[in-house]
Amino acid sequence: MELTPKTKRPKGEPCCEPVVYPDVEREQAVRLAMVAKAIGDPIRLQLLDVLRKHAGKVCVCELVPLFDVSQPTLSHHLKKLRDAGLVDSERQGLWAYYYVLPEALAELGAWLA
Amino acid sequence: MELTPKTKRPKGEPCCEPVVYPDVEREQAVRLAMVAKAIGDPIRLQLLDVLRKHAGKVCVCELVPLFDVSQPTLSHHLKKLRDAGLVDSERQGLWAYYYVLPEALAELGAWLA
DNA sequence: AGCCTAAGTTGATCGCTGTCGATATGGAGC
DNA sequence: GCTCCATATCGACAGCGATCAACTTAGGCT
Repeated sequence: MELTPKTKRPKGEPCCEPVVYPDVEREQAVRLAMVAKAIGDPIRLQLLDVLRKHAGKVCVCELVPLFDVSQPTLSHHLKKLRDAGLVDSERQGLWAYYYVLPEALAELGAWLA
Repeated sequence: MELTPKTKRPKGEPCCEPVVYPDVEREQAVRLAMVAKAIGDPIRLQLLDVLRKHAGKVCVCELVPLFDVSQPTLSHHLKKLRDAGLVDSERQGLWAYYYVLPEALAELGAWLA
């Protein structure tokens, strides 16, 4: 995957002044992109929106009727959000309650600002 | 794609109070998710980071050596960013200069905050 | 003209993702 | 025990996405 070293620019007239090398961001970029990818679906974004606005734990049985997808599909989206560290869940008897973990969202928000 | 109406909840003991229906957000969620998906790749996120920090137009020939991908791949990423409305480009002779359009980023940032 | 060089496009590959139906898990209640 | 019900998981499918090599486009230069 090495880049071909075409950086010779022989004649003169460089196209622009050199850009700072963003190596400090490599690790952080992977984490931030993971979070952004998790938000990069309309259903998951709305799920986060509902969970955030409710500001408490929300039962899955209340989330499923809000979207035009099957229950397994919604469960899949919730798992994606949990794998990205954006939400967590808690079981109480038959029902499962989801809630937002604001940390990862805050980190992405900080980068955006 | 209709959801099976399993919302009968026959016995009693509702799992939680009903959640507000987020229909106002449907259209906006699609747009925001599109933006988030565009940021949801480490290379594109770093591209945006470099372009933002430079605060001016940056030549592609300066961007290519920063990443361990081929030039066509970087061109593909830049196209994705442009299609999402996050950047725009401008040709000057042989070179192409990219710059950030801060609007879409700001909208996502506003939603996060 | 002819060559070089920067950037974009094409075509192919391969892995990931969203979706569903079907099935499994596991608690509640009879 | 057995039966319902809520959620998760599995298997399969279609579509998208990241990547490369190869090629094309188009501007500068001699």
